[in-house]
Amino acid sequence: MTEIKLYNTKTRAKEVFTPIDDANVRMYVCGPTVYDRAHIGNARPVVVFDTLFRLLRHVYGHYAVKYVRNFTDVDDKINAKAAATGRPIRDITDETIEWYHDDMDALGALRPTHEPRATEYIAQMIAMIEVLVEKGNAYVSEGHVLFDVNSYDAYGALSGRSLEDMRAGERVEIADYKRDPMDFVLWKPSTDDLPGWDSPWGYGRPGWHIECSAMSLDLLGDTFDIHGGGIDLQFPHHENEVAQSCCAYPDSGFAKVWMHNGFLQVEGEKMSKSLGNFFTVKDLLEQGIPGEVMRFVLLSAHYRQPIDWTAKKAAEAEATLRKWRALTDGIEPSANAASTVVEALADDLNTPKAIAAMHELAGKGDAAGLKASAALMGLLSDELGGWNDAVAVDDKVSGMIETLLDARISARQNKDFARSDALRDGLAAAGVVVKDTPKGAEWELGADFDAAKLEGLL
RNA sequence: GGCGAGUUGGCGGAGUGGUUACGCAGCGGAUUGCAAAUCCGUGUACACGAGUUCGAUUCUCGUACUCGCCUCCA
Repeated sequence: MTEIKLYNTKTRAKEVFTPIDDANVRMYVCGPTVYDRAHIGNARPVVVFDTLFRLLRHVYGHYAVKYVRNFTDVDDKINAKAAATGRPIRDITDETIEWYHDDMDALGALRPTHEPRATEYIAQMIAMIEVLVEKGNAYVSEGHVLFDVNSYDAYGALSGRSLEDMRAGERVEIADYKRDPMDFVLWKPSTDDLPGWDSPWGYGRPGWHIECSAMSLDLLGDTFDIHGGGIDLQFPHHENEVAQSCCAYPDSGFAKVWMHNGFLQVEGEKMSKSLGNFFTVKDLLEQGIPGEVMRFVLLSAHYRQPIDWTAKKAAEAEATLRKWRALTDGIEPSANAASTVVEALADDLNTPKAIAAMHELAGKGDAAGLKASAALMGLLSDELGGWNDAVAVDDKVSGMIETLLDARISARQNKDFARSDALRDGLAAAGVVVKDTPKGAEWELGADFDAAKLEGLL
């Protein structure tokens, strides 16, 4: 069996991955807050952990891996959007989830085994908060339930910071109802115009962190193998999840391996709406950048490194995929992915190295091996294809092109090279790609084909 | 202010205590009437300074710069 190594944020080391149960490998990844279209940065963890999901299924078996990714559908940003638009919250979250599915499908991401919505786990959250209150890890204050960070000795271990360090910072918000400025909210009161549920502490709604603890417990148990998300979630979100889960279930250990992907930038700058470099996946699809190209770019850097989204990378990725698709078109994939590709992925998901290995397969002309290996990375599939297909042609157009090519052959035979070059340039200008092969000229239509430009060439 | 990550050839991007990453671009060649496409060949780069070592891009320390988190954020 392939030995997988993963970098564990918790231990700050690359470790051999040993599942708790080979027949039930469990992974939880923090999903989106559903209030708006997913941007290209949101797509990174989706693609990264999708690739890990594929690798785990490859190694442990298709049905031996359980992957949970949540939807946060109770959140102040959603409330704000509802208030601004007058739309019911559920409309907004349902619609956003649909968008998310569409966009992530376009990136070739498999649907997780479970995609729980926070609002469907309120009872489990309340139950966990009650346990924390009973155990003395949480306290009620002015209608809020707060987690007492001083009740958990290991608080800060995941993110490598101590309470003293954090208090030393100047940006800690102090609230009157907190015993310690670092205490965080498990439950907060709601007014009538906000979503809320009855609870032992009155009408209210959950804090942000408790949902992941409650849903992972319900779907994966009190201990599971891998917990993933963006590096920005390491603190405070994941630190707080650990505190909640480990205090509620002290012997569980919660997630064994913590994985965090690096941030994405755009053309060297932080992506932000004010800079005008804010792209949703949908925006890029509409610009004609295929989802497969986005996926390739996202996998072209190691997941823990920062990555810069650039138009140049997208163009290079598209050229590579075009070449590989032409090579593997109609080819039956070999039974197994190449060992070089599997080994690269097994080494802490080294996708750039895996891509290099695929380049070598392509260089050797091993189309079947390339196709099988690409499948492991979610690339070169039929579902993601189509974007590279030549433009469909009608008989009239193809007849015209054939006539022009015949005229070019005649001109060349007569050594009228000015004429033959003019015909060639004219075809190129019209978007017809002509390739001279030993068997004669082949042609196909480029994306910029314009039939009108063929007129008058004869 | 606190904590952490990074700095590799023209660009992107892996990796390693002493040997080729890989891709793109470039250059040379084959092919071509000339091109395009294709094929072959070609690249000693690892921020700076000091240290450890027989030997460091690879380990240690320091400096500079970049970035992230500490507040909603993927």
